[in-house]
Amino acid sequence: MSTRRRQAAARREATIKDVALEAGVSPMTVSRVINRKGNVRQSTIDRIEKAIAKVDYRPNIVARRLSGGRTYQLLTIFNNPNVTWTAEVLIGMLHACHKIGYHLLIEGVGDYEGEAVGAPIDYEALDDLVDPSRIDGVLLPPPICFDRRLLEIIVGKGLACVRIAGRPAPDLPLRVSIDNFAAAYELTSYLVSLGHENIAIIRGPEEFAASALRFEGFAAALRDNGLPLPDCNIKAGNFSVQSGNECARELLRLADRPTAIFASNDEMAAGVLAAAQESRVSVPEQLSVAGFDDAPIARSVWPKLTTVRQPLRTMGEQSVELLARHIDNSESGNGDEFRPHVLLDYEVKVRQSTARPETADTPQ
Amino acid sequence: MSTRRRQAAARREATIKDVALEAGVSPMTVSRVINRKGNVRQSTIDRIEKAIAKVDYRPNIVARRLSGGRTYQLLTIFNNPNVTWTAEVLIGMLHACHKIGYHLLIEGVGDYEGEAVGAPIDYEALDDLVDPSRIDGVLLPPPICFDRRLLEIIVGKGLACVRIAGRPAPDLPLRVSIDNFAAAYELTSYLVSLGHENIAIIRGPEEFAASALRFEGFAAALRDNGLPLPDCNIKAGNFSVQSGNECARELLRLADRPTAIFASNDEMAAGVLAAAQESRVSVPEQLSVAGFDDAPIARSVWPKLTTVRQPLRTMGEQSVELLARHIDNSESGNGDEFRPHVLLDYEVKVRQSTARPETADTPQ
DNA sequence: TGAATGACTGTTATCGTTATCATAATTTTG
DNA sequence: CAAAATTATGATAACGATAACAGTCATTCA
Repeated sequence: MSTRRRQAAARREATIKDVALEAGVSPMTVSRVINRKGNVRQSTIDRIEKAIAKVDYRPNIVARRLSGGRTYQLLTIFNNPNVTWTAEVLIGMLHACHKIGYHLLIEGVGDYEGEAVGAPIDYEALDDLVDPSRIDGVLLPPPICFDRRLLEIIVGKGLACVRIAGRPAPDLPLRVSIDNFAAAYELTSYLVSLGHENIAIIRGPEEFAASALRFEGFAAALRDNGLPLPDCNIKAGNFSVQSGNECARELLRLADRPTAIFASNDEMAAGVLAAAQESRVSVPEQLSVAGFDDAPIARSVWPKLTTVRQPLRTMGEQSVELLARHIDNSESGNGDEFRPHVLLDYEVKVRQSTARPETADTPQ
Repeated sequence: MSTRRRQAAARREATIKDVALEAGVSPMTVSRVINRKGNVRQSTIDRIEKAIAKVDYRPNIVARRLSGGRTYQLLTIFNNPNVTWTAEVLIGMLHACHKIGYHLLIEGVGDYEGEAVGAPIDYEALDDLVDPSRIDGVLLPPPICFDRRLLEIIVGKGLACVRIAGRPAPDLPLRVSIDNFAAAYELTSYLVSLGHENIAIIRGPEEFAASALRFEGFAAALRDNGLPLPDCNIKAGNFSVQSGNECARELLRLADRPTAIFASNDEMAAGVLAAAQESRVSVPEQLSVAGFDDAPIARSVWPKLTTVRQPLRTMGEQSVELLARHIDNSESGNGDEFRPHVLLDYEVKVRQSTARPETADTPQ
């Protein structure tokens, strides 16, 4: 009924048969032209293309899929409460999808209320979503990309999957990332080079591989420079502004107050900034603050944050292109080799939130 | 080939025939049980349900659609550079979709680079996206919901469409919004009640109906309180932090400096805050700042912003539910009446960025 | 008891596309 | 120039579900 109603409201969509009739060929020949498969005489191609334009034909994706083709739909799953971060990646995905003719389905899991990471995951629902009859592949941003159970569901259905993730996984080679360790190492080295000797870190949540990698890079840089890292200088946040704020308050209360704080993402760094302003600690004079990601918020606060630029949109784009490449490959069956891991460049962005410590006795 | 490959990798998905075979009935009877249409003996129902569970059957959405049913897919289109705003709405949509069993396709138009609103729209591409064979309806956040040409494409294809929009449109009754005029009026009245008499406004971009409505509410409140609104107190921003920052700099340079600034969204208010800090104008002592939306950024800055809370997630949820209700209705053909316009409540959130002006001679 | 009613179930055709196989038209080759 | 190879096209049968129609029962009623 609904179909009839819809057709009444609009004109009926042209089908491959209409084109065939118009061009005086069989539907199969039209199909061949559309998909550029098999041999068709040039003159016939021209005639068919003219007919396609005339009747304004577009292939019916549903029928195509039913007949064994692709859906040209990808799925991404959203469970990161840090909306800004994921949204940037998402935009990259949209770009790439648009460019190469794919469509993006998006699903959210978890409730996102509050700032808590790790809302319970409804695997029943996910099992439904990860449906080969609907999608050709899956794009997984953190932290859902670390969920073994979901990964097994995806692999079990034979679907391709790209992870935007800091660490490799044995059976899922498709991955896009930056070198979080090196980036944190470089940023920390920069702080050290300014003369800071008492640097604190606010870690990210454990669910994220990036949290550990950034911490490791930070710790390694201190170690290599012969600087201490007392336990009281290590706080655990959850990537939210609020958590950064709370951790910073504790740090600012320390007897031996750090002269610099490295927050593992920009949201937490913004929280540090707010804590400093509340406590009338001026940034960057009395306290240097560095973040990570170069999220929009890094430039929305004052002073603007020194941070590591992570090319979030590019990461989104690359994940789609990698996935599409993989699908093309396994379809055509040729084992064209390509690197399954895309490692993107980061960049340390020095802005106004970091400076030499006021009490620095030896400015390098 | 790809199908075969996929099937080799995973087990074949069960079809309605497998269920029929298992239960010893025809596929049609299974279909009836699944869709609860027509009469089936209870004992048969039980047998079929057991069979469904046993073979782990899930209806193939594609086949179902091809046979005239729904896709249970909705489309939303993303062209707002204010990512945070749209992302919040999106999360609401995801929630609701998940709840009522729909899936969400998302498409981006425009390039989002820079902060400019109004990137050129690729109607060719949109024409492809708005595909009744793929989706059951469309959800349009601002500002794309004001694009007449797109709206006509959608209507032309007989698709339902909900707009998240400040103003009604003749042929598109389905709409979710808050009363922007009243909200701005109320917020402005609050500023006036604090004793402010020289209040400036930073308007939003023209593409948004909300910009005009908020301005009108602001102006009406001043007028009703007998306060002047000189042209120099009206600046035009584009909803970005940067634009708020630039407008604020100009306002702070005025000979007769405003004691309060109403920014038409929170991003711009954050920009005002940054401008004030750069100029060593203390907020809220020397300058009150108010925003609009209660976006995450309103609580990420210091001092936290006084703003109007707009229930963004609820708006997303309601838009999906409204659309689904409409689709159900037109399918079943019964003219169940329901309100096509969902008007949601706003709330003025007073936080730390507003206070009485220092020079207020008459604190009420 | 025969016909009529209604509940229950099956058969067939269809949605729009593509895979597969078959056939016709053309070219190449020895 | 005939046979073989190649190119170009068509016919048929899926893909998985449902709509429409056609039966088969078991009741109910006159």
